[in-house]
Amino acid sequence: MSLSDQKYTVTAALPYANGPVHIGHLAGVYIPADIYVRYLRAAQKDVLFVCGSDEHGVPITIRAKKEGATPQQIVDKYHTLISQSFKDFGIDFDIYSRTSSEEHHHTASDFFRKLHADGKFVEETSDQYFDEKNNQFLADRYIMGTCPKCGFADAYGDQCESCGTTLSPADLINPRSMLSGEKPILKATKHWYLPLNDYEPWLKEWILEGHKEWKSNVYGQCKSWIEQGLQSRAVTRDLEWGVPVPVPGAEGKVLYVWFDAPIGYISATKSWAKENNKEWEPYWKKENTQLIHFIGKDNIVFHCIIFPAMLKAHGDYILPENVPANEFLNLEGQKISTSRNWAVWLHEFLQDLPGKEDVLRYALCANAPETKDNDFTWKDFQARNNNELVAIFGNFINRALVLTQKYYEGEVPAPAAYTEVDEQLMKMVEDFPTKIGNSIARYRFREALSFFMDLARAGNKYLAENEPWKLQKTDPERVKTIMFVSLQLTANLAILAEPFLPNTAFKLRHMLDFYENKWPETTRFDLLSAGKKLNNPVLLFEKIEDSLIDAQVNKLLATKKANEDATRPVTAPKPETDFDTFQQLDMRTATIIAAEKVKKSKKLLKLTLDTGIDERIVLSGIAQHFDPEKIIGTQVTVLVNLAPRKMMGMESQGMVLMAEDKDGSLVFVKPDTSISNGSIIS
RNA sequence: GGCGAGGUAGCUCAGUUGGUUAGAGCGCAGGAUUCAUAACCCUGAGGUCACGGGUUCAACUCCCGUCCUCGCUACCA
Repeated sequence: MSLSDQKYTVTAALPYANGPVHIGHLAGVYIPADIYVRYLRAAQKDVLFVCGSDEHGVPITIRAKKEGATPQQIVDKYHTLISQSFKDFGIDFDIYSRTSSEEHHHTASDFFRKLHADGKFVEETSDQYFDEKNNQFLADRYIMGTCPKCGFADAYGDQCESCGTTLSPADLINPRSMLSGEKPILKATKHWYLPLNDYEPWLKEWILEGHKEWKSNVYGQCKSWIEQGLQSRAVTRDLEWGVPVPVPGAEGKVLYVWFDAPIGYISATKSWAKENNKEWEPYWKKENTQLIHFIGKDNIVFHCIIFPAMLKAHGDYILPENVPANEFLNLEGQKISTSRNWAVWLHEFLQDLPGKEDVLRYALCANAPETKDNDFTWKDFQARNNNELVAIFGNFINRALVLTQKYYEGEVPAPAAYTEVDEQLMKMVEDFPTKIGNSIARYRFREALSFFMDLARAGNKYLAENEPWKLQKTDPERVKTIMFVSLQLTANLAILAEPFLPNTAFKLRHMLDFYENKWPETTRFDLLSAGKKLNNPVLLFEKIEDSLIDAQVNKLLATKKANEDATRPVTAPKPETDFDTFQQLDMRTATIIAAEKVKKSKKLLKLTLDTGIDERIVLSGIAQHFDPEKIIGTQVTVLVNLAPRKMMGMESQGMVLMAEDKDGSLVFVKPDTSISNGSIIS
């Protein structure tokens, strides 16, 4: 095997170790990356495929707390699950590592130290919420309070889970620490920042000028970020769980997860090198090595802007050659959601549909969200299997092999001279390996897969047109040539199937007793020599019956129902209050006399209310639920003595009471019959 | 709201720098066939390329505006 000097380092986004992997991850990242890597290997390239679990960050610590476990126990659990399911599914990483490993801690620390020593960071002190009782700074996720938008009492410091608004801790009303329940205080803390703005000119040149070939979604996103102006990003956090900041005066601080995670690609490479007695540096530091990051669209900024800036700041590393980010995959028309359990989990798929790994690979690749969000349905999965894998590919292989069994007891026949139709076929399929390879190299996996299927189609057509089953009675010599040609085609398919359908390729190779795996430049018709004995054919794919699909659909429907019924954990009752406190609230009936959308706001309506006492303006975040014109005249309940608050440059003088249903829809809390405005509610 | 990506046949999607009757797969209709997992093969129907303007001899492709979907982002009670 001759390897060229050119190396490829291929990374797949590190799955976050607080949940299992689902089909969205597979379609967006792991299947394309795996196909790419398998192709490169077949093309005799020196390629290293690395991945691992991303195990730091606040969500894991929260989950640990919730489950009464240590963060390490949480990540151990998911690391094991994810790693095993990737293995069973056939994603062929050279190494699947993890960021809680010692190797990673060393690597990330060294990386930070180097940047620190070279003066690449800016140190800044700012005020952050601090829990005095527990004597520690609070990550955004550790602070809860009332959402300033929807009034939800248990909103997190970074996001309100009720209305989905992104928040910062300072936005919360009545913030409280999730650790102690106490009100946190603002306290100064020092952090290290990577001044991304310093890298702007370089990024402009490197991406906007140098990488116009990147996918339009990726390029566009980068352009947007760069042109809007980049800001310093903190690379450290006040947290216990993570890689400790390796400089004096940083006790109780760890590297922020986005700083440490991408370094995981490097540490994984190092671990691999140690285990295999290889050198890691050529894969990261050699000028002509191609670094490729496979990711989902949510990760674009980290892999195209921040990580490259880190690598550039460090100075020793090569930069990504391409970052083929995919869009998102929906499931049966709805967004995949881990928290709502709306997903097809890989480990469950492997259990429920054993032996169907390649079918899933096929269905997800054929419908991969390469240019826009796509939808996965079980019906499509079934159709892809039955109409394409079974009917086109499997069928052609089966026809060729069964006829060979029937006529020649499984021996490859010796061909006579090729006729014009044979030559035509050979000519037509000649460049398929190159065509497929080029598509893969350009990250056009759907296209590549469809070319592959075209080759099987050509085989079916060839058989249909030459009708060997008829000729066998009249011209058996000619049939030998036809079958010889058909069998060569199956051998070509065996090689070309490997990146897409590795398990199937393996089965097919065994049937053909043919183990050549080098990616050819042209289709070859001398792969199986005359007289070679083939093994007994077995079916490559089986039809999928409705019952199997129905079971999966029902599983999802059950999830949906469970979501509708129970979901939204009934918010825990608030602490007891006293009558006097309640009496302080002045709630009145009022009538909406005017309503209009607030300009530049998606959610706000500006309501003019007749409260009986006065006429006043109240801003309410209900624009997505109500048509302003239709609510004029509606009588509502309003809290009139709430301190005014300014939003979007306007003052809101009160709050309209709303009740929110399980599905997130809002209704007015209103008197059930008309009553005079200003009536006191008590 | 700002920015990015997308809106093409019933469904899922291609359409590379503007150039002849806009493509594929599936689905559907018809035909042919029986080696093959009722699979394959052939033929056909089906699209005002989101909508409205504009540039051009020529626009799915370029420009402007509007609407819808998704993502990132945002002082939104």
